[in-house]
Formats: sequence, structure tokens, C-alpha cells
Amino acid sequence: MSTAPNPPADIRTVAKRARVSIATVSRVMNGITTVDPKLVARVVQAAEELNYTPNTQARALVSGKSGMIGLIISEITNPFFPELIQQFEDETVKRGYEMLIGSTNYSPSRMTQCIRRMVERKVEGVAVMTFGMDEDLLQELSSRGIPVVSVGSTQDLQFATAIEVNHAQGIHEAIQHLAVMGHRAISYIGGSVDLLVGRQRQQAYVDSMAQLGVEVTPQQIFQGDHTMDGGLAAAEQMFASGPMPTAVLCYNDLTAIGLLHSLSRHGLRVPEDISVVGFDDIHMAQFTIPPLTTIRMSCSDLATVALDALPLTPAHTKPSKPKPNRVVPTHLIVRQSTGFLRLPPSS
Amino acid sequence: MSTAPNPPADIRTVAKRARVSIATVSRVMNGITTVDPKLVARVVQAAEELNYTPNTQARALVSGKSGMIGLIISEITNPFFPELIQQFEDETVKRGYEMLIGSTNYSPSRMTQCIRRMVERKVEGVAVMTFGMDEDLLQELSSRGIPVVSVGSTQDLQFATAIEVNHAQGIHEAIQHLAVMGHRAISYIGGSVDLLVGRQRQQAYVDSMAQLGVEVTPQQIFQGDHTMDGGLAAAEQMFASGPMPTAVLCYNDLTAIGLLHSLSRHGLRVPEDISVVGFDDIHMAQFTIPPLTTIRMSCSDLATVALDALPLTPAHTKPSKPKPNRVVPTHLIVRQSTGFLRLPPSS
DNA sequence: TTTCGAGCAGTAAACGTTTTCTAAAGCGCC
DNA sequence: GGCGCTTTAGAAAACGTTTACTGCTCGAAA
Repeated sequence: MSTAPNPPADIRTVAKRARVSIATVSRVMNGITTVDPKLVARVVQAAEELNYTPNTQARALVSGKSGMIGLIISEITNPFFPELIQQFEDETVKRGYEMLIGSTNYSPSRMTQCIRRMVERKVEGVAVMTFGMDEDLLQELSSRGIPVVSVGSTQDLQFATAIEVNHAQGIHEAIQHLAVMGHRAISYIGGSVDLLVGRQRQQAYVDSMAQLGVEVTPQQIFQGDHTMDGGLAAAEQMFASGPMPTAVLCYNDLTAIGLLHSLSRHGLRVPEDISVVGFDDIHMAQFTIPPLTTIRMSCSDLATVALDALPLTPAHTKPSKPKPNRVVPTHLIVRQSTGFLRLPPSS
Repeated sequence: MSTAPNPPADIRTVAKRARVSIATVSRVMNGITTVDPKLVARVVQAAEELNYTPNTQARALVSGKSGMIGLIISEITNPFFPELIQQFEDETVKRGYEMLIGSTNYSPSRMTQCIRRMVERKVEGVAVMTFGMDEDLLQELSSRGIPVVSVGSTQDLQFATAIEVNHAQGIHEAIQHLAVMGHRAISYIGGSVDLLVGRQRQQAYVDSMAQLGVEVTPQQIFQGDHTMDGGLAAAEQMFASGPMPTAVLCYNDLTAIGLLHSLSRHGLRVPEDISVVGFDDIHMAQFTIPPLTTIRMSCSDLATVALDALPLTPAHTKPSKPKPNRVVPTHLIVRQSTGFLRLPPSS
């Protein structure tokens, strides 16, 4: 029980105890097969007895590989990202890597800091899962030879592999779904238009509406900020600005939750009085009241596609070519926040 | 624009360009003041021109400090933890450290793996923020000289500083609050009783009820599992098992959200028909329908208390003594999921 | 029996820092 | 003007690995 802080055993100690050279120990630890099984056994036993763990820093220093992959997200408090992180963690350890997380909180200074940390820690690749990252910063990474994969950046990055998300597909499905149930007055609460993804989703909404023969007016588009608070604020503005739509499509689930909250506060019932559609399909979406109809963007897809696109070479592995870019699909998940259009009580 | 992958500048290159020795460069980079300002200027300029970043691995290797702190949580998809992580990140970078996250998902194998990773990466301290960690594993860490701080472990750990959370206080406030509004039939949906924190909260509930003169029966205690799904399941069991209570205290907010969902499905109104209290005060608690009365456990308190308890010595800093253990308080936040007891319609 | 080659273990040189120690230079005091 | 002390820069030794290279041993072929 005594906290005997015996100095952590190093490779030399193991070598001595196993009566071999440090090179042999190194070979055994790395699973190199050209070692006499007898020696292997001795080394393994010695290592176990000494509770030996190779020093990662030394390993990294000499091999030049840190065994870490950076993941940059915008805000960890948006439940979508933890779900994504989880998938990423699974995938990175599966590939023999460690994950270094950085969250930008949409703040340029934090972005810079994030990138600096990634560079300093010598990550072997960075997945940028936040929309709206400064391109200069990505350039910075790639100029240092760090592969970058980015979702939802401008399409034509020379220095980063772009991952495409087919936002339009899910949004199209959602609008169709609403249309089938009789809705035409469908408003949209967007994210920040500074971000490409914000523009893409908004455009998809406008296009899908056009296919219905409905010209979207600026009065139908409200501005959110990806958060519940933003959804709430946009909803209040909606109430203030004229007749309510019969359905609302939201930039993401958080926005939709804020909206639901506001609707409930104003006494509107969902879906009887108004239908609501979210985006992301966070786990929470199943537990809103009513359960949220939403567009699913699969975290595990995102994680695997991103990691596949990174040219990683774990220790003692042949370099695997990055797989061709894949497009991440989105799909509508129908729950109970959408329903048939009901005629207003006056008619 | 060309991705000139010029080899990352090392300290020697900088030294050469600044016409000084590498020792001087090292001193400048570490802000050691005994260097001629002229040389400092030369070095700074050279470093900037070469876009030099010191190699963290080499630094870590020689100094024996990795500059990383481990944070072990149970499941990242419980929104409480991202909020905690956020606070932790803020606090660790403030202290000049990096954060390495490991999530156990309550799985023993993942715990072991987590600890192994922490050891391998030579973290300088570990904060265990999950309840119910194997003590052997903590022992393993501390036997390697890694300081450990743990919240909600058994109180008497020799090899880890324990952080105490005063669950009883908030729970007492909650029960009092409900009692004042006339409630006596107050049930409880707990977490896993395997975990100390689960037992502590449950005990606090039983004690607070006793102070009201109410003896809690086993029929009033239901079993959750910290998740929304668990809350939902417990609620269904509650419906199945007899007359509903007039108020329910939940192990955490997620459980409460699951409960709310089930209540809504069964047509019960909150708080008119039944009052609900959560625990944690995650951000989402403000956006449930109705907004959730809950017991706040401050993430930033938790983060600072934990980090303060770790004897950290960032590079070029005097060792700061760990501050004395502090107890993290909890408090009731009243929102709209609790209300006065109404007589049942029959009377 | 000799020679050559294959197989395998050990030696030593990196990797990029920090840091101790040494030496040189500048300065004040006698 | 010389001596000693202080200040500051450089040389070199670590830190714990991986890996290229060297050299030994043993077996097979001539």
C-alpha cells in the first residue's frame, strides 16, 4: 500500500534484467518478429515484472510521430459535438492514435490558439469539424506538412481535403414531407450566414421551396446562432413580426429546442398548431416534447470519412492511401413534431 | 501558396541564424531574463522568420514533464460532462497545461485503457470526474507517482485526494421546497447504487424525507441509469406500479428529462399534476418544457477545486502547494417544473 | 574442410530540447 | 594597474527511445 515511487523503469532496466541489449527490448516491444522466442519471453517477463511502459515522448521524438490526431470543433456544449467526439475517439483508438480536442467557441483567438497547440503537439493530422474556420490557419497547418481534413470549408482548398455534406438531400426530404402534409407557409431559422454551412442549408431550403413553387421571401427567414438561446430569440422575433407560419425548419436541433420552448410559452401546440423540423438528430431530439422530427447527419459517418481522408501512418504500418472523398448523406427522421396542416380555427 | 514542406525549423537553425548558441535560444524561448536584450531581439526575429515552434516531445523528454493533465469522465454524451470539460479546458490552459480526455462509458475495459493511455502519455495529474472508478486503477496511477484527484470516491483514499460534493445540501433544499408547497408523496429515481454518489444522493433523499417526518418506503425509490432512456424506463415502471406520487426527485437532469417525456406521453401535466426536480443544472434544463427545477452543481467549482488539489508544477514555476480540499456545494434552482400540490380531481 | 550467406543480437548514432558546468568578459575596489 | 567577483554566453551531457550498421554464429554448399 506504500506509494513506492520507484523511478519508472526505462528500457535499460528491462534490458539488464532480461540480459539482452536495449535494441532487443525495443524490438520486442514493437513486435518485430526477428527475435529469438526465448529472448522474447525473457523480455516480456522482465517488462511485466518492472511494470514497464515505453516513454511516449522519447518514442515520438525519435520517430517524429506523436501518435495524436487533432479534432477541432466549435463548441463542446452543443450536444452534437460530444456525440461526434465519441465517434472520433472510437475511430482514432481503433487506428492506434490519440485524440487531441480543441474547441474554438467561434472565437478567432481561440482558433489561433487551437492551431498553435496542434502544431506544438505535432499532431499527425487535423480534422476540422467546425464550420467557418479561418483558411489562413488551415494553410498554416498544411504548410507545416500536417494533413488537414475539413468539413464544410469552401470547396476548393488546395491544402486541405474537403469533406462534403449533402445538406440539400435531407432538407429536401423535410420540405417534401411538410408539403405532403399540406404545409406551404414554411419559415426557416438559420445559423450564421458567415459560415458556408449556414449559406448551404439556407440555399437548400430556398431551392426546395422553389421546387414546391413557393418563392421564399426574406420575411420567412430568421436568424439564429446554433444555440437554444438563439432559437428562442428567433422565435420571439417570429411572434413579433406577423402571422406565424404553419411549419418551421431549423438550422439545427438546438435551435429547434429553443423554438419549441418559445412556442410552448406562447401556448402554441406542436404539431397541431405548428410543425417543427430540426437538423443533426442529437440524442436529445428523441426526448423533446414532442419528439423532434429532424434531419440526421451521422456522426460516425462523419468521423470515419474524415479519418479515412487523412493519410495516416501509424508506427510499423504501411502507409495507407487516403480513401477517395466520400459525401456524407443526410436524411429525414420523422417523429412527432410535424403533422398535417390544420385549418386555422377561424375558417 | 505552394505547400513548401520545408523541414520544421529546429533550435539549431534558429541559433545559427541568430548567430548565438542553442542554449541562448532555449533561454530566450523560455523567457529567462539573464540574456542580453540584443541577443534576445536577434533570437526572437530569427524564430519568427523561421516560424519556429519548440518541439514539445523533446522538451517533455528532457524535462520529464508532459504538460498534460488527464481528465476522466464517464460518458461524454451526458451534457453535464461537456460543460465540465469546457471549464476544465479553460482552467488547464490557464495553468499552462494541455488536457487529455478519457471517457469510460462505465466499462471496465475502457477504464483500464484510459488509465494506460494516461500513464503512457505521462500526464502530470489526473482528475477523475466519474463516479465509480476502480480503486485499483487509481492506485496504479499513484504508484507511478501521478497525482490523482477524485470526486466521489470512497472518502479514505490514501493515494488520491478526494473531492467532496455536498449532495445533501441541494437535495435537502429541494425536498424542503416541495414540502413547503404541500408535497409529501415524493418519489425518487436514483442512479446506480453501485456508485458511491448514487448511494449518497439516495441517502440524502431518505434523510431529508425523514426530517419531514416521512418514512420512505422501497416502493418510492425507482432505479434509473443516469440517462434519458433510464429516466423514461423508470417512469414507465412508476406508472405500472401503483398510484403516482405528487412529486419526483431525479438523480440527474437527464433522468428528469426522460421522466418529463414519459409524463407528457401519459397526459400528465407538469407541474399541475406532478412536480419534477432534477440534478446538475445542465444548460438544457432551462429549455425543457416546462423549464426544470433542479439542483445546481457548479462545473467551474468542480474544475477549479479539482485542479487546485493537484500539485502541479508548470515549467519554470515554483511548486505551488495543493490548496486544502474544498467542498463543492449544491443548490436548488427553482424553475417551473415544481408547483403547489393540487388536490386530486376526485375530492 | 573451407567458404559464403543468412539470420539475429548488440553498438552507437541520431531525435530536439534543457540544464549544468565552464569560461570569458566586464567592472569595482584596493 | 592588478585582482577577484559577477554576469552572461557557449559547450556538452543528459533524457529514453528507434534504427542503421556491424559483427558474430551457424548451416549449407562446394
